[in-house]
Formats: sequence, structure tokens, C-alpha cells
Amino acid sequence: MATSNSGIDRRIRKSKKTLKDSLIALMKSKDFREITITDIVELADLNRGTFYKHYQYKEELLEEVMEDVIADLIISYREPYKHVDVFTINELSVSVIKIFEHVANFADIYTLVLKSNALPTLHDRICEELKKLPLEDLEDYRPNPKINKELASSYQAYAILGMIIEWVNTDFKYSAEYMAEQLLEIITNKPVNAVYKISKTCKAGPQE
Amino acid sequence: MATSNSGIDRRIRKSKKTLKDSLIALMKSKDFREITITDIVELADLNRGTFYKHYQYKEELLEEVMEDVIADLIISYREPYKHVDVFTINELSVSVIKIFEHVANFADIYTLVLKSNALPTLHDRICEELKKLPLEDLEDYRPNPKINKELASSYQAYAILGMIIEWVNTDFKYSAEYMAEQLLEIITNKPVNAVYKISKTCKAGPQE
DNA sequence: AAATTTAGTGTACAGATGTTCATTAACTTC
DNA sequence: GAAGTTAATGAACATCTGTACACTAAATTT
Repeated sequence: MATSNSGIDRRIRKSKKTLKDSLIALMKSKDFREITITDIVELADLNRGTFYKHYQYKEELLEEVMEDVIADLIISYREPYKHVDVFTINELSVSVIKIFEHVANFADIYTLVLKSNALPTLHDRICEELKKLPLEDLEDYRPNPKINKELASSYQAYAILGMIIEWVNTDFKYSAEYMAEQLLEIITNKPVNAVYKISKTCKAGPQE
Repeated sequence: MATSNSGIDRRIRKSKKTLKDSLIALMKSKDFREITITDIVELADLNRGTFYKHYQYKEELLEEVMEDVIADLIISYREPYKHVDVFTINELSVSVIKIFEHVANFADIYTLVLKSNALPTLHDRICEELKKLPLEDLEDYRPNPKINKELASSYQAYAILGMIIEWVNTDFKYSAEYMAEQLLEIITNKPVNAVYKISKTCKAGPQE
């Protein structure tokens, strides 16, 4: 049941599209919080009842906007794996680049939505998808039975989201390739246990 | 400018506390979205104007509730470092345990707020604090000039948030100690480059 | 203790919300 | 192409929101 399903009544498709476009347009000029449903339907030139027929509140409308974006995210990272059964670090990096490229492609909307803090569920929704990433394989090949898969998976997904958020906050000052490089660098740069003890300013007693 | 500042007019302190308590109480029985400001002030037995004198909308009230919680988070992780200038992996793990213990102490409110998806900014706010963690030191001692500090910091902070969210979603089925162990295990378990190539199901041609 | 400042109250009002319902218009099915 | 279905409309209504203002009650300042 995709959001842009073409098997749906044309009237619904048109109304929903107009509502989405209107919301995006309004978000470019005013704060999400200040946008009323009345604003949206007036710009969309639709009856207010039409909005309530499809959505409960404006967040739900924005959610649907983002579902379209996330659908592209999924396509993006899956693409390099289409015809590959064996993968190496190189194919992984291709997949990682695709993710960042996808974000760069939708830079406008990511900026608009992430900076507006309009969608409380967006972080979790993105991470839900990131958890399905081939990056999980990165964990699998170094079998450490001590590590809890679910925790590690959530760790990894939110970590990548963290990089994306930082990227958005810099107004995309890095390239997608650079972001992918950084992610792989961070993932592969693990500490050597022996070097763990370090001094900060000066050596001091263990307790004072 | 703390939220529970005692240097503030007693009337303000009382009103704010009553409003916070009322909101929390209401959140236990109904969805955040369905709670109206009228509900809050009626339960608090205060005039609606009093709410608007201090807050713009209910999210702002909830934000202040969480600021009190976050204040405790900060105290918690700083505590082990009070009298230490040299730190080792052991002291780090103590600090990490303190974070998870703090979350466990406020399990009720973390569950209430994170599961309600009421605060779009909460993730970012928590991560803002996590970025200040001594974990940064963990990065510093293995100097890799290729790694972008800001990106790595955001990566690490959101990664820990990811673990916390997963923990909340399991209704705290693990202990704080276990969570800390897992975090340290994940952080220190880095792949060896040589073993990077793995096969999934069967070997296949590079492209089809 | 008196003077001043400021928080909380009660009322009022315009606009937004969320829902209902009868009516019209567009689409789907046969 | 006709019949049946369902989306969109317009109007109406109770409730909530956000703001304003004059008033009082409690705090702080001197």
C-alpha cells in the first residue's frame, strides 16, 4: 500500500498531492507550527473536510510526504546489491554512498523537515529503514557472540542518522562521497585495547 | 538558568510545578496529542492565562519536564570524573554505566515521553548532551586525522541514543550494567580489514 | 512596614479545530 | 451507458486556542 499508488481513485490522488504540495510550499515561508489546516486547504483550494477525510492532523500529511522520500531511500541503497551475492568493502562503500547521495538529492526537503522539528517520529522512521541496511552484514562477518544484535543494529542505525543530521546542520557542506568515506573510516577505525590508558592533563591519584 | 531555580518567584515555581505534574499525570491515561491545554489547567486548578504566561504550547511544558531529567543525566555521567585526571577503560565504563543507570532511574518518564513521540526535539537535545560525554576522549586517544570530529561526535551520540531507544522499546528488559557492557563491546569490537571479503549464499559473477 | 512590581484571575473575542450531515460531482463496476 | 459507490462540498456547531485587558493578590524592594 504505497503512498503514490496509482490504483487509487484519481480524486484522492489529486487531493492528496495538492495538499502535500501546499504544505511544502507553506513550510518554505513559515514555521510548521504556525501553519494551520485552514492555511493548507485554502492554498490547496479544497474543502477543509477533504483534509480530514484523509488525515487526522498536519503531521500525518507531512509523514506521507516523507514516506515518498523514504521509498526513494530504500531504492537507493538496494540498487548496488541487485545483482551481487558476494560483497566486499567496495560494494559496501558504493551502497553507503548511495544513501548519502539520496539525502543530497532530497536536501531541500530533509533540511525543511529535520530543521523544522515537525515530525517527532521521523528519526525513528528513518532508523527503522537504516536497520535493514546491508551494514548489518558488516557486523555479521566479525562474529562476536557477546554482542546483542538488536542493540548493535539500533546503535548503527542511529549513528548514521547522527551523521546525516550533522550533515544537514552544516547545510551540506560536504560531498556525499566524503560522508561515505567518513562513515567507513569511523566504522573501521577501532581502538587497540593495549593503548587504552591515556593521560589528560597531568597524572593524579586514583581517588581524592 | 536552571528550570528548578530556587531564586525564582515562589508563585511561578508553584504554578510551573503544578502544570508539569498535571501534564505527566494526564500522559499516563491519555495520548499526548489528545491532551488539551484546557485539560492541563483544569487539573492543575489554574487559570488558562497562567499557562500562557509561561509557555507557548504544551510541548514547551514537556520540554521543561525533560530539562529536569537531562540535568540529572549530566550530573550522572560527570560524577565518576570529578576527581580523576587520568582515565582508563575502567573509569570510562563506570561513566557509561552511570548513563544507563540514570535512564533506568527515570524509566517511567523516558518511556512516557519517548513512546508518546511528543517531543520532536528530544532526540537532538539528548544527543547534544551525549556529545559532551567523555566518550569523545575515546576517539581522541586513537588519533586518526582522517576522521572529522564533528561527524564522529554526532555519530557516537546518536549511536548511544539508539541503544537507549532500543532499551526503552524492550521495556528495560536488560540491566544498566548489561547495556554498558554492550556499548563498550560494540565500540571496541572493530573489524580487521583483511577479513573484509565475505560470501553470502553462493559465489556469483561481479555483474549480471 | 509601605511602596512597587509582578503573577494569577476572570472575562471576552476572533480564529482554528474536529465532527456531522445533506447535497453534488466524479469515479468504478457491470 | 446505467447503476451504484464514494470523494468533495458547504454549512453548522461545540470546543479549544491564543491574545487582550482590567482587576486582585502575592511577591520583592526600599
